Amino acid sequence: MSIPVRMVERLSGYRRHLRRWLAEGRDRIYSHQLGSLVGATPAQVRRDLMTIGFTGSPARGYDVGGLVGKIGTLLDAPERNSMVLVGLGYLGRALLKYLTGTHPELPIVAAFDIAPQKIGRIIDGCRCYASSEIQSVVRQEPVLIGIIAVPAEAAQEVADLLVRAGVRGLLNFSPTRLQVPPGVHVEDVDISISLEKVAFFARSKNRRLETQA
Amino acid sequence: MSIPVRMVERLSGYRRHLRRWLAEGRDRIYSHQLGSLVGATPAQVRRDLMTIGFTGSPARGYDVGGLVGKIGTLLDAPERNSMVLVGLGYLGRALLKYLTGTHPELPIVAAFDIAPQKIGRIIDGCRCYASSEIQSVVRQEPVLIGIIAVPAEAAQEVADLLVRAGVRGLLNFSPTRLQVPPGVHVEDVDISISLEKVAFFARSKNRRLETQA
DNA sequence: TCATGTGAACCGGTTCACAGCC
DNA sequence: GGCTGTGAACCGGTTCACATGA
Repeated sequence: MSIPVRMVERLSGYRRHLRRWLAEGRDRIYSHQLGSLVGATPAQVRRDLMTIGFTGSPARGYDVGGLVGKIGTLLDAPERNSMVLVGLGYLGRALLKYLTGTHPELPIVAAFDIAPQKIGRIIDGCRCYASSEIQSVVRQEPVLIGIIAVPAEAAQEVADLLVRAGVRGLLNFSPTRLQVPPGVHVEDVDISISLEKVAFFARSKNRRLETQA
Repeated sequence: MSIPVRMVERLSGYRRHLRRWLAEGRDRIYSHQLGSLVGATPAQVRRDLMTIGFTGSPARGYDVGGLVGKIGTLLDAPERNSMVLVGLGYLGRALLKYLTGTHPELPIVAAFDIAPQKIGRIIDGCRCYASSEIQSVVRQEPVLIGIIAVPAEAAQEVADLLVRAGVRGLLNFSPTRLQVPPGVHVEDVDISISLEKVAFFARSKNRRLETQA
């Protein structure tokens, strides 16, 4: 079964909120409740759960634990996967701290930078190597994903190194369209675009409200 | 005219690449060239340009300078707008450095944090205030956007403060669905979801290639 | 010949609406 | 009554395909 992109996003969102729901001690949820948690319509939620083959009961809703598990079988790797991070500027360090705290199942096993004062040190629990060592370090264990948190000028070069080292996915924080061979997935997190989006919609909503008045 | 969300993203992307194109001294571009720069089909590009009412010539393509200008009239504010940033951890400081360098037309005019050792200092050229001062500082000038780079637990509270202070858009880096009144636009940058997306598609592409072989 | 401009067809995701069931 | 499961209608964005023009 093939899952559309937007649905992967929603499933990921569902799971995060379901875990909180569980943590609050509630083990059942209705589609409209889950919908309002993540900002989706009840119909959308039901459709998604139907698509992944998870069924609930009209009387009691969906079993939260079971659903978290089901989403896990779809989104998580059967085997343990790991990541490497390239670029230990402020962004890189923010990612390192955030991801080691919240995503233990996708550990960052090595970091890379070009600044001599960082190389060889252990930063936030993660060993930092020279970027030139990407090949040799990554090949020692199966690394699924490379995170690119370097300036735009260096991004393509880093991507090439990572791909050559065998990485299968790139999470790219630089504002560059990376050139990669088929079989490697690139996910862009483009802050400039997000920024221009908020600015645009903040203003246009504004205008709409004013003209209503 | 109402512009769909995805198209705002593309327009933003077009403009970035067009500026580089200009910087390389080229002042004309064909739809297939622009398309390959941003990862869109020529038909998509032509459709977008048609939608915004920009026309080219079959012989010479589109005028790059004029197109950059046209996109600007759609995306940019007629008046100068500004932003504030809440949270000066690693992420906040990464944003501060990146955005002051690349987005001079949307300056960050103030930063906020709760750490006493940061309050009152000037960090990366930006004055840092106590979060409790959001109201008073933001009301001094028209601030369009608030950037939320605080831990999840604090995000809603910060959002409330920003909204009460009159901000019209929020760029939210915390993994929380913010509750805001209508008229305020929220743009989420959800790193966890991006991460699960790469992981998922990196693996499934992998599998597809293997089964092809 | 090659690129633009565009009506029309297409497509896939979303929403509707209702039958079935607790 | 209220919720789930789901076929069918809907909708809006994307792509096609071709007329037009340099």
